[in-house]
Amino acid sequence: MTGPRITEAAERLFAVHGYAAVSMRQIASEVGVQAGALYNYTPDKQSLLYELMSSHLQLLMESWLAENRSGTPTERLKTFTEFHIRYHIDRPDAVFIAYMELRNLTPANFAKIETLRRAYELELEQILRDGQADRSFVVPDLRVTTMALLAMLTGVNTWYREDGRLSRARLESVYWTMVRRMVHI
Amino acid sequence: MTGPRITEAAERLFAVHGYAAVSMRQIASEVGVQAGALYNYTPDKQSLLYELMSSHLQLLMESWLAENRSGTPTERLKTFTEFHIRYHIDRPDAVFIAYMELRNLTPANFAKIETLRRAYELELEQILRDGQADRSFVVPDLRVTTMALLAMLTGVNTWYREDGRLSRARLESVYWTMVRRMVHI
DNA sequence: TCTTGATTTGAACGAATGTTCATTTAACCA
DNA sequence: TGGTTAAATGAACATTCGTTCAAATCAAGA
Repeated sequence: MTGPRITEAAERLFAVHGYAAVSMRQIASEVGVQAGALYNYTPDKQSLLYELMSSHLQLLMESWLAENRSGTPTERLKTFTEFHIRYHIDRPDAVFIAYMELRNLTPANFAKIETLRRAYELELEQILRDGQADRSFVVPDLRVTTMALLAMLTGVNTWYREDGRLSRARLESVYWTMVRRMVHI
Repeated sequence: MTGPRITEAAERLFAVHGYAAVSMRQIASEVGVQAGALYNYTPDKQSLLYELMSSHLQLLMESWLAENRSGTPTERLKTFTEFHIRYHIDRPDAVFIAYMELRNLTPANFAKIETLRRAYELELEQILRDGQADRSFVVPDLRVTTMALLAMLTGVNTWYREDGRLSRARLESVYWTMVRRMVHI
């Protein structure tokens, strides 16, 4: 019962203050427990970070694979764009941590996380590649375009606020317009 | 003589390990001095971070204002794109810190940094606004496009390596192609 | 060589860190 | 109710942290 609450507290605190700046005592206090009790649920602080990032990336990939990924490259790119935006504004803390705390992973954990991240990246890259092959897309450089698209889409998290000016549907539409233009002449 | 070397060591270490994970003793050791000696050059660790971010953003803005900022909106956007890419791949550590360590600033310092960052953002937004006004550009949402462009351009730092496949000139060209398409129908 | 002024050292400070563990408390079934 | 197991406490541990400061060292001009 307390396990998930620890994860949630760690996620929130890591997102706000950063992994290195958050103490086990702060996490415990957020859960309403003493620091020692946390160690019934996690072997150490590092595992808390790794589990957050790992489960985030796994859920991201599972959710993507559950989308309708059929159709023309253009349709698939639209699906990816809308999925990515939607997923990211729904889980801002997990996304933020996955971007900001890579350097606080142990080398072994970093390697595992990188593998997951790279697999997701390749999903987009493959769509672009297929679109290049059938001439739906014309991009100046496949790899750079992949990275540029991901940076652009993920960047939504740095400024989007749920109670802001734009609805989620409008946001997806705005981003799709920009993505679509980027890959066509 | 030691002042700049402290700044350089702090910049490198903060970029690699993060502000919170770097100790004054590590910085001192990098400079070849004991921790106490640092305090002849900085009042505290926080000032070290603030000065790094502040001088980076001020140099960024000064450098931009020194560019040729005349011409049509399209020409100005091209100048901005190439300048931004060039500046960012030349100073990866300063850029990285300015993005990652915002939350480790005191509230007062954060406010000052935000003002600088916002001023730079507005330079791009103004170019887009002018292009919208004279119908050079058609964008679905001015503010979102500004943020999306900045995220896309700044993202270059997460993957670009000086000894990589692409030259700086080629990189500027690839990014300009993508930016140009994004703001035209 | 002596003096003055600026730097650096190295020890010390109080506080905070992640983690452990014997002991206490709580939960639950017989 | 009594007995068993699981969970939480709270103190303790060895380190490390940012920062201070008297004392030692250094640089340079008289």
